[in-house]
Parts: sequence; structure tokens; C-alpha cells
Amino acid sequence: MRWTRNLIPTMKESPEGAEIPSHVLMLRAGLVNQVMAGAYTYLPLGLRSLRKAERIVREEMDAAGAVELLMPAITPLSLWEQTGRVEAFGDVLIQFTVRRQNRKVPMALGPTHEEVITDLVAHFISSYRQMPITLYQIQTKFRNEERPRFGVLRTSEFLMKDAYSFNTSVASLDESYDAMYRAYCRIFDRCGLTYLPVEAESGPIGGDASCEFMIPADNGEDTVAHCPDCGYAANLERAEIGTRDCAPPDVKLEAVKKVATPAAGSIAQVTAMLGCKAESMIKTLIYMADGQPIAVLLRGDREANEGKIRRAAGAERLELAEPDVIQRVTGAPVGFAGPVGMAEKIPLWADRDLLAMRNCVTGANEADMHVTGVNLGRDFNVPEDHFGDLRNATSGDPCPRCSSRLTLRHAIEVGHVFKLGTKYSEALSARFLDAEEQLHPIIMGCYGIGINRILAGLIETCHDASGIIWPVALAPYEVLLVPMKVTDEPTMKVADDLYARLRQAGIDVLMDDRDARAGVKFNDADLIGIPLRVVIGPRGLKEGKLEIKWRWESGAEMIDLETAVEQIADLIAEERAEATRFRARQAAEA
RNA sequence: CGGGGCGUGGCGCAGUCUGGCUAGCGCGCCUGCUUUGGGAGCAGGAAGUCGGAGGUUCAAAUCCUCUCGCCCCGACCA
Repeated sequence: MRWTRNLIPTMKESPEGAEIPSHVLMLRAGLVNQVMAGAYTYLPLGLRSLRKAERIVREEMDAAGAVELLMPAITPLSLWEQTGRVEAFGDVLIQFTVRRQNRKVPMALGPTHEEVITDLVAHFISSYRQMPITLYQIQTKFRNEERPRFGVLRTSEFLMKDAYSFNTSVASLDESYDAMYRAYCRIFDRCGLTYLPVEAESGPIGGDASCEFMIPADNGEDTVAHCPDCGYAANLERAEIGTRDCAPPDVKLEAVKKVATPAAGSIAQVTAMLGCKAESMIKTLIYMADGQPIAVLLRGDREANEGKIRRAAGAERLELAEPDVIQRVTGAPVGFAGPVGMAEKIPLWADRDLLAMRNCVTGANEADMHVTGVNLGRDFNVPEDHFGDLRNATSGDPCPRCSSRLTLRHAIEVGHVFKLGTKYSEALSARFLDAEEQLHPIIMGCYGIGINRILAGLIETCHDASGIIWPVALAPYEVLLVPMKVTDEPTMKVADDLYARLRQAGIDVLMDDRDARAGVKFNDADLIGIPLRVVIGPRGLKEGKLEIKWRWESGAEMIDLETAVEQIADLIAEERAEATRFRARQAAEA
């Protein structure tokens, strides 16, 4: 492809509104253009990278034995009603009706396709002999995001690979799941991504085992807890905290004292007013567990983890209590609850941190009052089996698997594999007959990859001050030919010849045939990040040489014109296969 | 949905508080000459309903009301 025949609108300045590197660079390099909040046009360069990511995903899915099909983006609303997901998705589901003659047909744009695929399978799979099978598609998904942001990282329309496995047993599901897990590792490896498989909540979609593939990045929306020593990694919602020595400090127990704290209902207000530390406060949260109020005690500076609390309490549903419930239960408005005397009213649960606390400050269960000098065991008690890990991990917490400590990192989620079970097969009657002529619901697994996020995640973690640094696998073009002087006939003759022969050798070549100054071309070359830059100029040609330079290296190298095509083809072939040079650069960065 | 910010040629911005001549600047674009290995110089030129509607005023980019859009933080979320 010749630059002058393409549409590559590079920009020197970054449009206002773009803040994170991947967004800025995708705009500046002319990869995408925003159409509205959460919707982007992929320009020629961006589309080529997107297609390359898509192709890698497709190849590895095929290699893992999955079978491709394509489901529609428009779906009948009735399908979503059958599984109760009209309510579950809420406004995220894009619904509309179309008029057909004298009736109205309610539809939804697919935010994911469990319903459609399960309905399909219910029609065509009825025997254990037809399984296991894994079906997948690469399709545009639609989610009315409350707040689209970060360029193509969170949009209302995005390209997703979604796969679904159908199995007759849990053991078989495990095999399908493992095959997908391994395929995901190969996909992200091939894309040159540095990623982390992390334990995750399966979320409202249901299921029991779940793993997210995360790209550690400062601008990621998710938080993962990671142990650099043993490799334990989990989504913050899921991350366990190792037990540590809970021995309380050997200090003299103070007497309980009631103090006035007018209008100070938050930890921050109380610490400011009383001059105490959040670490010495007991935060008392009133939750409704399946409709029954419970009190949860946490150290003042900790965040509650509702998933952990819900599991500890053995509840199906858990939500913070409404103000009127809190008033009734504690006898005080929101912000003044405390554990003293609470056990007589409602069940108490406590985070293990409480065991190490002495002389605490906490709510007095009375408006505008707190108490100090409160001590576990003397002033209130929590049943032994009601202590547990109920909070979010923080950096420096003990690793649950080894003796090291957890670090918290932001990350971008690019993939998710999880075991679905029979939620959808039961709702949509996808059943099979086993060898004993018994009817069972099909056991499902579900596996997604955000294709757009592969690109954004790569750019987010792989760029420098000048622009994007693509690995060969995802680069829109593998080689950029830069003739230094397009008006010079000998130069252009060599350039045209190289261009034709490299293309013949099966290499994706872009030739910057613009009549522009060297600086302009070099800067754009760095910005769009093509891995191998080949400079053809009168200066080198005099010696029968060309200059080649990898985007991620600072120095260039002169090669003989005679053997240039073979040399370049060999280099690209090597990088395609192993990405050795690209990886070495990344390792050096880290 | 709560809080904050921004809408002025294709892009980035100044001007708005304190209303007043023909709405400026940089980049980009077009023409010509010179230049030519890391974002060239000179000269000339095209291009703007100042997001939209209504109002106040002799006069509105500027003040008032409403409205639309975009971005950030939070809440929410496959």
C-alpha cells in the first residue's frame, strides 16, 4: 500500500478529550475516529490491526477444536425474557421495536449471545453423541454503557469473540474449559501482550469457576491482587487475604467513654473531629442478608467486600440496609452504628482485622455520639465462626498461598473464561439424552475475548514518547519503506522495486511515497509504529546500502541492497514466529 | 444518576470575567519560489451560522434562560 493512496490522518496534536495513551495514540496515529461517545470508526490502519488480532483469535480457536458460526446482532426480546436477563441487563440492553405490517416486534441488540446459542443448540443437539462441542463467533456486541470511556476500551459497540462449550458432564466441561484456557494463553502470547490470568467472580451471569485474562496497565478499570513470588493473582472482588498473626498489641485497656461527635457520620469526619486514626476505628455496616439485617464490623480504613460477606453469611442476596432499617436496628441515623450491644439485636460478623485491634473508636448507636476505648471480648463479642476475611485486599496484605505479600495493580480485562453450568440450558430447555435414555440439561461453558481491547491494551502498555510500538503480529503493516526523496528517480526505482518484491514475498508493506521532508516521514513512522523501517536514500544508495531499523530500537543498521529483500523477509519471518526482538524490548522495559 | 470541565475554520487554542470597529493565533490545507536524511523559509490564498434555540441591549462569541453534545471523577457494569 502506498501512503498517498491511503487514508492515514496522523495528527501532531492530540484532540481534546483523549487522556490515556492508547486513546491519544489511536487518534493521533489515524487508527480510529470517534463518531459519538462510545462509537468509533476504524480507519484503514486501525482496521488492519483489528483484523490481525481477529485472525490470531480465529486461528487459535480453530486449533483448539472450536467451530465458528455467526449469530445475528439483532435478537428477539422474548429470548431475553425467558432467561430473566431483560431485568438483569437493565438499560445496558439496547431494546427497540420495529413495525411489521400491523404488529410491533420487540428486539434487542445482542450484548452477548448465551440465549441465542443455547436456543440454537436446543434445536439441534439432543444426544450425548453430539458432544462435547464448542461453538464460537466473532461478532459485534452492543451494550448501552452508562459511561463510555477511555477510547475503544469501553464502548457501546465492540467486537467480541464469544465461544460456548456444550458438555455432558462436569469432567468434560473441565476439559473444554482447559482447552479454551490454553488457547487464550497462546492468543495473548502471539499478540505480544503481557497478561495475567486471574481468579475472578463469575458475576451475575452465574457459574462457579472463572478466570479473567488481564493486561496490567495503570489506566485499567479493574484491580487485581498479585503475588510476585508465587504468582497468585485474583480480581480484587475475589482476592483472598492470607491469615496473619492476629495477636493484639500489648496495651492497657482503656475505659469506654462516650464522646459527642455532632454531624460526624463518616470515618473521615470522626477522625478529624476526635484526632484518632481510621485504623483504630471499627466501621459497622448494616446489611440485609436475604432480607434479614446483619451487622458487619471492619477496621475503619478497610473496604467491605460484599461477595465475601454474602458467602460468609450464607446469603443469596446481600445489600446495604436502607436508612430506616438502620435507624430501627441501631437506634441511630446512618453513621453512628457500633458493635456494643448490637449482638442482642442482630447477628454480628467481623473481619479478622478486629482481632488485632484495641481501644477502638466506634459508633455509640445514638445520634451524634461515638464511643472510645471499645475492646473486643470486654465490650462486645463476635462468635468465633463469625470472624472471616470480609474486606477487599490492599497492597501489602499477606498472600493467601505463600508467605509473601500481595501487590495491587490496575489492569485491562481482555478475556474471560468461565464455567456456566446449566443456567441457560435449563431456562431454554437445551437437554440431551444420555446412553441410559435419561434426559439432562446440557452443561455449558462460556469464553469471551474483547478484540478491540487487544489493540488498546497493547498500545496502552507498548508505546514511547514518539508513538505506538507494534509487535509484527498486530502491526497494520510489517514493513515501512521510506524513500527519502520521491522526486529522485534512482531512489524511487529502488523503492518501487523493493516494494513489489517484498509484497511478492508475502510481506505487508506500506510505502511512504509522500513528497514530504525526512522529519515528517520519520515522525509519522514512529507514531504509527510499523515494526521495521527501511530507509532508501541517495546517501546509502551510493554505497549500495539501505538502512533498516526496528521501531523499538534506537539504532539503525545498514544492509546491502543486493540481498535486502531476502534479509528483510527473513527478519520478518523470525519476528512473526517468535517475536523475539519485540519481547526482548518489553523485558528490558519491565 | 451525583460532582466537575469544555463546545470559537479540519486539529489545538486565545478572546467571554469587564458587551463595542473587519473574530484572532499555531498547526494543517491550496498556489508559487527557495529548500531538502528527524515535524523548512518567504510570499499569496481558501476555509468559521463562535454547539443550538429563545431573551436582554443601539450593539452579544461575551450577559440571562432553556437545550444539545463531548470529556473527566464517582456510582453502576460483562
